[in-house]
Amino acid sequence: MTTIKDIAKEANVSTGTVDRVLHDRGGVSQETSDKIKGILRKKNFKINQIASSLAMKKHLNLATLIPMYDNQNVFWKSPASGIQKASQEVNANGVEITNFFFDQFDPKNYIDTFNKLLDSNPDALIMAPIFVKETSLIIKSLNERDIPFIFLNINQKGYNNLCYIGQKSFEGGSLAGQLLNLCTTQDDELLIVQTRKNLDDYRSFSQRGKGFIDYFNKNNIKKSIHQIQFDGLKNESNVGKKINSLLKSNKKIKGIVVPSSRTSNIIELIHPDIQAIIKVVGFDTTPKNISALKKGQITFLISQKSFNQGYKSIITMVNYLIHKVKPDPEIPTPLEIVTKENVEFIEYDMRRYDSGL
Amino acid sequence: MTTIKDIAKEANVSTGTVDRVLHDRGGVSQETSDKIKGILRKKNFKINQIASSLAMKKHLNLATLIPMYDNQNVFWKSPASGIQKASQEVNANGVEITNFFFDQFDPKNYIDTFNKLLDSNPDALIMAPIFVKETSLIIKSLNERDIPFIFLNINQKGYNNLCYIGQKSFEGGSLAGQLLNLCTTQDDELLIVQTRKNLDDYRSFSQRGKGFIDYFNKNNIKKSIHQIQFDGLKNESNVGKKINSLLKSNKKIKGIVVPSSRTSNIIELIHPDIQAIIKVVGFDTTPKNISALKKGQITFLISQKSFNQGYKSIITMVNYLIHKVKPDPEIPTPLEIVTKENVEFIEYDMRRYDSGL
DNA sequence: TCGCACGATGTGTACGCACACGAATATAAG
DNA sequence: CTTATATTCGTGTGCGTACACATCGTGCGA
Repeated sequence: MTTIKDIAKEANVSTGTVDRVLHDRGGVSQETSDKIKGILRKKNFKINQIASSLAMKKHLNLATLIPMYDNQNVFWKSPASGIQKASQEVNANGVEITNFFFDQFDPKNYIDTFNKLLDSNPDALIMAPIFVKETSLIIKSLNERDIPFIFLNINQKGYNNLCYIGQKSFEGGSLAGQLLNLCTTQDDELLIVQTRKNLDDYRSFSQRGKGFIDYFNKNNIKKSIHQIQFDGLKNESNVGKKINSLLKSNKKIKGIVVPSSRTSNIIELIHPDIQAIIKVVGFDTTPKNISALKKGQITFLISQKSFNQGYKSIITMVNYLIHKVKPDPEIPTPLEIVTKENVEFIEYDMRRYDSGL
Repeated sequence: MTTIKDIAKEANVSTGTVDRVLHDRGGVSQETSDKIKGILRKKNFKINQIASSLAMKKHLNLATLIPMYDNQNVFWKSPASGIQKASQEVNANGVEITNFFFDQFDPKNYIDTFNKLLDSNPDALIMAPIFVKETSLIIKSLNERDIPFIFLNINQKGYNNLCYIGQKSFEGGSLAGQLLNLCTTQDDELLIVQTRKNLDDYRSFSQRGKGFIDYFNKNNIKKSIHQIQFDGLKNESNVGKKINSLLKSNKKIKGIVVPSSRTSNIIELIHPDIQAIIKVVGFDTTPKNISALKKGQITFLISQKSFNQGYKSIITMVNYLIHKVKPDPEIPTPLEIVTKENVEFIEYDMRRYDSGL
């Protein structure tokens, strides 16, 4: 392995000079610089990241701003775990991460939490920009302070975020379309169940619905696609009544897609007789969804690997801050298809990422 | 962040003594040891992996023994790339990796290559134990020299391999069963196409076939499942004739599974009219398979993420040798379902690696 | 012509943290 | 008091980073 010392010796300069060239820190004559660069190439020199990390010992202070999770809304637990894992790994690099959780149904709390976060003087921020107007204020604040930020799981256009890490919701919807189309027959009809009303257009719920319909359009497949929308699932018995009556009056509906992570909540309300003959595609591998999948109530789950999203967001930011690696502006996470038969093997990936050697 | 120095100061000992305690290297009195351990716990001390790696700078020499790949047999390119990637990452740890490729159809070459490998005095080995008898000889050799080894992609029981990293072939077959069952109707019949004869029972081809059939048994689904077997695909026109005549005389066959990575080779031989009405499940995301998937010739591909297998094998071994982390005896890689609609988003990491380097 | 200032360029080295080995010290045994 | 044994100390090592300092050459004023 070639070290900086080797390079320095061959170029008849000191290691300090080589270091300047490596990091473009200036103060080196063109001639010397060229000579060193040549030797670097010739010897195929690569910075030893281990030694580099040790030497830098940057004290970085990252903050995250994502929704809090509870038993009712468990989705965000998964990215939070990914963040947690990454956090442990980069800890040795002198990177500290503080999580700030907000109420995903309360814009004011979003702002308040952000202000608390600002007080901690973070060097960078990983955030889920849930509310449109409030996000605009937040970004303004960030830009004034020159704090770089990454959008996680939810994207909003028009900002100077370092990158977006998350799913392609529209494409996820198309995938759901393909799957339901494959496991139903030509004459069968389909149903989209939205669990929220007043969907902001940019939200995944909305995009998935559009992508779903688009699948049939782009492939010239004639399909009757019904839609039903609820304003949350607080009133379960009411929701159940409506769905069941719809399904009873439309016997040709043989496939349902729920473009949110609340898939199992919906399915459980459906009459068992109908459950038995209907194919269901849902999103996200929450524990309840997985349990429904295993019971056969859900046919396919499409996972966005939100654990990985959280994990990657940290790694990407650290790479940017420490190693100046500019990420792609969009880092899509895979659309992972999960069924009863492969569900046992998917979780494994959570343990995967490199052990921080 | 607490360092060894902090601990040492508080315990009134030198850092060397703390280090001994940390690594159970002995030579420390019970009393001192207890005191230090107490402080370690109290301060929640964690070894700084960065500094640790730098200090150790073990010079490890890993070897790999896997089949060579070419245009005809491209499968092993993927694990090799994973190994390559991991190789670069651990390079900074002073770990050197040498690859030894053998002819997967020639047992003698397997042994010869292994002997060459032995001459390089490796500290550990990652291998694909393709041939039964020859593997037994190889393992004997390894054990005499106390060289730890990992089985990659192919498992053989009864050896003291550190672990097995690879797919669950049987379960992969079951998954194929589920998918074909979902996208065909009750009366449709199915076909298994084996591309090799004389299958060793432990090989993935064979296990997948069994798992496929088992899916229908365990779920009490009555299905006519046909099987056809070829001795390699050298004589393509002959293979094509046989398949087409089989499909023409059995019009009820609406689904085909090819339990090997040669899926696209088979499908291309099938008459276009039949292709159009038949669902196909295949294995492995080779470039040709992916291209067939995009053209609609293949409905589902089941990937074993062989890139990750290769990658993991190295990381696992290095963790074992340097950090003494004993891996699980079986590390299954996910059964990833790939369709036309999500193929763009799979293995983001790998594509990046392939193109970026 | 001398002296000095200053920018440009380059040197030398302390530092980050854990590791491990030779040397020193303490303690016990003979 | 010597030898042996058990503990513990002190420090060089791994490699890159970055800052304080040294060196050189040029230009300018007197």
